[in-house]
Amino acid sequence: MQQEANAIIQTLKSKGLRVTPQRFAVYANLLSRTDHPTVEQILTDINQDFPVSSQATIYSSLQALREVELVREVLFEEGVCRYDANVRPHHHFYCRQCRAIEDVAWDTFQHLQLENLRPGLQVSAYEVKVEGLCDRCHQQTA
Amino acid sequence: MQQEANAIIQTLKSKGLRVTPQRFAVYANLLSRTDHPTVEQILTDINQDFPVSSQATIYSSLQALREVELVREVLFEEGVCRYDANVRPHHHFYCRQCRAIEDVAWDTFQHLQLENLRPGLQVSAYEVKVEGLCDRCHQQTA
DNA sequence: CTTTGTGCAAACGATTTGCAGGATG
DNA sequence: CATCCTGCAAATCGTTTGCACAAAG
Repeated sequence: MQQEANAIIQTLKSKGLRVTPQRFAVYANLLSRTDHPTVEQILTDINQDFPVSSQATIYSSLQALREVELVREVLFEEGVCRYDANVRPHHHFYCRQCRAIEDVAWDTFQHLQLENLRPGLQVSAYEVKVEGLCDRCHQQTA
Repeated sequence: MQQEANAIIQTLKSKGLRVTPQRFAVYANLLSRTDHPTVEQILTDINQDFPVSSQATIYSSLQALREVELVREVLFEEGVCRYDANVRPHHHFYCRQCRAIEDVAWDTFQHLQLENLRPGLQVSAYEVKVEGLCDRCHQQTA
């Protein structure tokens, strides 16, 4: 635990970010979960025991974390932005029922033939977005 | 032209939608372009010569069109939703500079191995999202 | 101490909604 | 002529911003 906390602090510092309790809490929270929470979910979670941060500060912390590429946003449904502290390349699966978003390992799919794209397009990033029902929701439906 | 108009009217009717000038205009507009416009862009475009529809009606037309699966929404940037009348499976390319979204043919990539996903996930749809610079923007930067 | 972050509340912008009048089938 | 759509304006909701105070390095 203490180890992890130090590691997080070092990561933030190494990116040139000032370490504040709010930023620490936001980043630690994102690292500890895999469900790609919304701002509101992060807010509720880190303030559960005692107040740590306000909503506006979470937005600003997330913006800072995104600028140094420790955090990414993920879009699946209109209107809400969700966040991910896994910044290595990977794909996503979205459950239409429970709205969970889970990571899909990069090597799940074989190499995509980007060279088949029309000439002239310069690719910076790509990912496969998969939608459907997760095991839990699928069983309930059946 | 008249042919196309009739075809559009038939399509709307066949989906059980009432044909109104507003719905017709929205759907015809989406069919005529490949740039995946926002609501505001559709509004401006169809009202260019004389007023055809209000903003609220465009939202409601789009919702009706989505419910019968004649139109899809496409998300690339947070905050705005964009629309696509191409409902056959395909992928997308997003230019980070000019924000154009263009369709990428389904057979650009070889069959994706969905069976490599973790067991239990039931897939309804998937697509590859590619981001980068389009040819025009790439040349300007270089 | 200088710089940057925080928190509140107000501002914003995209989307939704309620409702009265109007058009569609 | 019953049903559903349109348009307006107000409401909503996620996100952003301005600013005074506080904390970090």
